[in-house]
Amino acid sequence: MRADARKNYDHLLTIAREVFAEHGAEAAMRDIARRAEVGLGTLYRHFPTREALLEALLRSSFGALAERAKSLEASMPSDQALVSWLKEIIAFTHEHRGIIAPMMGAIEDSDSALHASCVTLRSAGASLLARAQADGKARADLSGAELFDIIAALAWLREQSSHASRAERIFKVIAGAILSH
Amino acid sequence: MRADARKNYDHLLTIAREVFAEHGAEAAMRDIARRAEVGLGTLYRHFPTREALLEALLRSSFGALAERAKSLEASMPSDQALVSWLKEIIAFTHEHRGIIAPMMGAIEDSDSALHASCVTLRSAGASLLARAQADGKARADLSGAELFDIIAALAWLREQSSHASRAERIFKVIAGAILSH
DNA sequence: ACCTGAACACCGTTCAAGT
DNA sequence: ACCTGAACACCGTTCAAGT
Repeated sequence: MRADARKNYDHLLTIAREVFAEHGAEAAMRDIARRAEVGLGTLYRHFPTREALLEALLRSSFGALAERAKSLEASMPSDQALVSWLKEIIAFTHEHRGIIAPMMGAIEDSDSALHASCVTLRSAGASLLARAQADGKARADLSGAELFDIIAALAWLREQSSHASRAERIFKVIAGAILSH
Repeated sequence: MRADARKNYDHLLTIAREVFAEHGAEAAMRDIARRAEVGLGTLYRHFPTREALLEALLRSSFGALAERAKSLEASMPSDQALVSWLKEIIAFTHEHRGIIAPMMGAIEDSDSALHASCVTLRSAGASLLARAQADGKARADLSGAELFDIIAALAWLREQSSHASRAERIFKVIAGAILSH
């Protein structure tokens, strides 16, 4: 990549992070280009879709969350590890308002730039779930795909401001439904 | 209301129903006016917000769902009544793609045209829940507001096409978390 | 009293013209 | 090779001008 292009690329990522933090993942692409003081075409040249931009921005975070699953798996009872990881995923999506909808769209669309990251996360969750199931601590009749659905539903709910005061309670109720009893 | 206004009002509702059915509740207001062959200002005069239009369209359905709760309550064991009603609510929101997000926004915004309908639904659910709780068939530590959150989460999930194949399973898992065991 | 549609301030996306 | 921003086809919402 040419030096000026590299500079634009990096600067766009920095500004996009700010704008997404302020307005959520549906923020106007135009606004990002404007605030980066770059032509709109430059933004689209580097990131042909909104999802490509989100992916470039969050790739390392998705990787870290997957690694985190392994580390929790190694340092905690399987049920605690699963629940802790679920908490961290929900906290992450909450910090990145608007990210769960494109993720849910990407999980079964291999053309999406977010596809690989979503599959990685689903696998990380499935692995934690499988270990808890092997220990008899999570209900046996749940798949990784179903766990991902539940995560997505909780993540979306967490984005709704009218739900804020009940977030912890609902998390406990739903997490309880995943564990065996 | 003047006769020509009445005619426009009714015609707009008919067309809006079609357009929302085709494109979901976020369909373009312009598109509705266009297809109704009415000026855009006429649409906004009758329905100053999208929510006012949705409310006029769905008011009777919301009322019917609330009535349905009472009728199920009278004709079934309390746990079955609760679960059946939940199923009907999810089916309804599924038929009206995009409706759950404005509903979730309206439930704590008394200025929203959808507010009253949402509160009515929440009350209907709370009543079913309370009866099941009194019978020891639903977990006692759940409020009507929490039930509404869970309904909203399930409804949103049901809108995601990647989730379609698992909808029944997830419903059972979550409904199971509401009942006692 | 009611209707119309231009006007305004936005979008996402593309692409000819420039450096 | 890369950048720019006008151009196109859209939005939601308002409001002056008409009937």
